[in-house]
Amino acid sequence: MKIERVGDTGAIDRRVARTRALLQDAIIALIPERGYAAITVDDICRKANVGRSTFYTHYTNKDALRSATLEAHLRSLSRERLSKDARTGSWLFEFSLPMFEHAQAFRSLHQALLASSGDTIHDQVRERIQRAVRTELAGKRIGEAGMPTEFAIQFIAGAFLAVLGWWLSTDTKLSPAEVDELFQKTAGQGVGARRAPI
Amino acid sequence: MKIERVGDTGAIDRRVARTRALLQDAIIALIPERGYAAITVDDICRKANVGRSTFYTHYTNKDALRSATLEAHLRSLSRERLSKDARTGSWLFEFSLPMFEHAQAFRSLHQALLASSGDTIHDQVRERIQRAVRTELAGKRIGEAGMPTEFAIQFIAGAFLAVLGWWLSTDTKLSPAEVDELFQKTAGQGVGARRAPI
DNA sequence: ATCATACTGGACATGGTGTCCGGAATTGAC
DNA sequence: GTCAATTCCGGACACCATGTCCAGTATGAT
Repeated sequence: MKIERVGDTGAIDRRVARTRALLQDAIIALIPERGYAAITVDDICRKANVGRSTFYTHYTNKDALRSATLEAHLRSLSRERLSKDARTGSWLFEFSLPMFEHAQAFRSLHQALLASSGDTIHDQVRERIQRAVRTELAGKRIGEAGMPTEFAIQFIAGAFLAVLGWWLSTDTKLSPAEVDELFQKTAGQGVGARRAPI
Repeated sequence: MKIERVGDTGAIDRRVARTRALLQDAIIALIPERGYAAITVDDICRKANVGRSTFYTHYTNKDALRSATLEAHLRSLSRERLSKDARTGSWLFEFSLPMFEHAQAFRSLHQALLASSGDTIHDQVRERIQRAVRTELAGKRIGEAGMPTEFAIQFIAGAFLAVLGWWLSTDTKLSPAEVDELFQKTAGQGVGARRAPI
């Protein structure tokens, strides 16, 4: 039942631990190569040197493997985070730094998981939004000297898409103008821009 | 070649316009029902009352149809946007309000395109990040009275994920600590929180 | 009315999926 | 070291979606 993987718990037959580890490593290695969608169960098994029928005794399908793999890593991340004597609350968000650090340490893993293969709906929309933000930000002065423009673009675009998705998925009573004002204010303050006169 | 759809350009045989419109409408109607991944070309064709072989004379596959559909709508959106006598530059970002408005008008479309089916990698990661942000934001004071907590959560989580993805995909020289500081500052200002003492 | 073009439906090969089985190999317990 | 239990293997199987092709029919353009 337990899947784990990174820290590896005992109590499971070495063979299953070995097999699952191999499969998880294989899918992670494969994702950057051809993109998640293009990978077949057979690919994973060949890469892992595991019989295909064996695969199905551990995971119901490709998605399950991906999910379990991701889950195991995220779990190990929070474990580290807790052990690392909780840093003082000098920062507003404590989750981010450990995440950035973990991402650097497991760079290829995170790339594999976050990389936009460009073939999803989100990727296409995101492309579009980023372009819009980029052109709008092009001329304007971005406050807080030292902030890379690209950083600001990504920040804004990501926030916008998340807000849009949220606003659509909830029966909020906010009108388009209201969400937009909220968004404008928040984004503007963050990016350190003064609202233009007039 | 031209696919268009929303405004519908002339110059193409009515039959192809009709067929493409039917297919595009069908996929949009289908996505909310079972999620994009579960839809088959046959489903689309049956919904659209179009022969399956006809489908392939217009689009190479399901993804192509989705892409074209999305593209057509985004295109019609910018068209509207331009015609609507460009609003004064009183706002920092001009793209957002039209987008929110369009989203409200074509709610089901946008929901179909942005809805997290929960079965993608991003969805799983996003879930996790949102939870982290939510717990951290729970106790803290969020500035600018009137800002819904959930709005702030979505804003922050979306921004963080976008920044993380960007940071990973570029060979930036920023260290984890540096990106994090950038993120902290931007996010904190946006959300109107003072950095805690000590 | 005529011609070009688009739609149809059915057949086809292909390739991935998920299941099942008997036999071989490992493991953990004793 | 032996032995029973568990896991792995690999091959076969039915199933389903994909993408291509074709001959026949319908429909739009002029």
